[in-house]
Amino acid sequence: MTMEFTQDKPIYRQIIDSCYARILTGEWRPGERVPSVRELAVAVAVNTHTILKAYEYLQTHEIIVSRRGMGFYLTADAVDKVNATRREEFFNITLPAVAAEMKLLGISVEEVVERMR
Amino acid sequence: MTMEFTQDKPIYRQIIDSCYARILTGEWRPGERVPSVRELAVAVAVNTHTILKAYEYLQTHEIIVSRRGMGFYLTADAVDKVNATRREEFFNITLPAVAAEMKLLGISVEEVVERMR
Amino acid sequence: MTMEFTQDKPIYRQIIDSCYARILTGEWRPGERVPSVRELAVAVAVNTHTILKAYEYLQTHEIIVSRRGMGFYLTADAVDKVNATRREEFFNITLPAVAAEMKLLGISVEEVVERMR
Amino acid sequence: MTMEFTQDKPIYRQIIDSCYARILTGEWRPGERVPSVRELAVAVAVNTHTILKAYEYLQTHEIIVSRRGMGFYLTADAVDKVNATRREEFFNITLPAVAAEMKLLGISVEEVVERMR
DNA sequence: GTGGTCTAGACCACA
DNA sequence: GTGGTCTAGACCACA
Repeated sequence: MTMEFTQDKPIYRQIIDSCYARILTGEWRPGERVPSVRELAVAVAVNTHTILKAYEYLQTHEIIVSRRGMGFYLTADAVDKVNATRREEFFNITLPAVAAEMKLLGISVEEVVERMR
Repeated sequence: MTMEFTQDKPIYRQIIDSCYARILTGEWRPGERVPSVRELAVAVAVNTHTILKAYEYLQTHEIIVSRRGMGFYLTADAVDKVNATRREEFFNITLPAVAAEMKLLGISVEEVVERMR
Repeated sequence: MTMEFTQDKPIYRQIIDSCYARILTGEWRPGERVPSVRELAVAVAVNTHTILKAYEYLQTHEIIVSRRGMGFYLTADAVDKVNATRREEFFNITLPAVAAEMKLLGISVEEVVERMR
Repeated sequence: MTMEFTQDKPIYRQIIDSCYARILTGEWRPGERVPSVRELAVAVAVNTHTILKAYEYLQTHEIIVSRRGMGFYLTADAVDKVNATRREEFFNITLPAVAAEMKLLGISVEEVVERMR
């Protein structure tokens, strides 16, 4: 599971995103245990600091909870939370930015729809 | 021409983007002189180094050229260069990322098209 | 590693050249970490910005890459890149200029060859 | 006679070089009048300041002399002077630099000689 | 610790 | 006036 990291986003953000993806695809399921910080650090070949930072973020957003001495677990409504957050971001931030770029470059909605299929 | 800067991108990057916008809208025309480093620095209220950094970026991308003691000038094919670069980025990077996000969140093309109008 | 700087070229250019030399002589090897901006700045007694400017140049020419929080690393094909670039410059720019100068001054190839030994 | 100027050398230096070339090729002959500052400025499409700077350089190096109200004239030994200066520069500065570059890049004298024919 | 951004200010050659 | 280089110093996120 070694990951490729892009230069433009911090690694810990990319790890958060990959956690989101695992949750949304059902690879990680609500209530279940997620890999420990060390396990994940070894798996993606990254410093444990970096994983910890990602997990702390997920914890404050109530996607995961830590159980003393046992590890981190997905919350019951993790999927809904992630879904809601990302949908909101998608419609409020991503989409308007894409629309603005399309306008500036003179790209029509039709052209985009065609390319997306 | 006072500019508002956001926190999420470095100022010099935002200046590059605003130069792109000026070129694409035709406010700056090929072959013509662009504001001097100092002029622009005063206009948008940032340090001259920050403007210079943006201009250096545009210069290595052959959007502008410096003429010693005279200032920076748009290259003849500045518009084409900017357009080509951004279209490429849009179709090769932005759009695939958006498509992946839509798939993950179960958002349909129809829903997006509707929202964009 | 204290460096002597000449007046006729900017310091950051001379640093780029010395990096090239280190790469070509094998002192710096592909994939390995190069001195941090601060280390090198102290070593050659110039401001960190000046080193950074040199490193940024090398980065845009894909000789080195930055790894966030870890430092700069030589790319795998750094040696080839440097060699190719400089050979090209030598044969396409330097040599024709020298030949033109020799012609203008009436200096023969034989004379030059003799002097070079 | 519009000239192409390169970015890496100041224009006034390039003008000096082109004067040298005219002298060495015999286009300008010892004792004869050279174009006035204005004439040359118009001819090569450059500010008169820039031509004046070049002429001042040539004057202090005794390549040309000004005759009050009449213009600038090549000195009697202009050709010898230019020749001597440039030969010296060639053998003491250019050639050693070329030799060093060749050594670094592993280019043999034979290869260079072959390419020069 | 690392790179990266930004400021304030000086000084230079060039046009 | 113009771009360009360099310094000193601060502050940031990231690893």
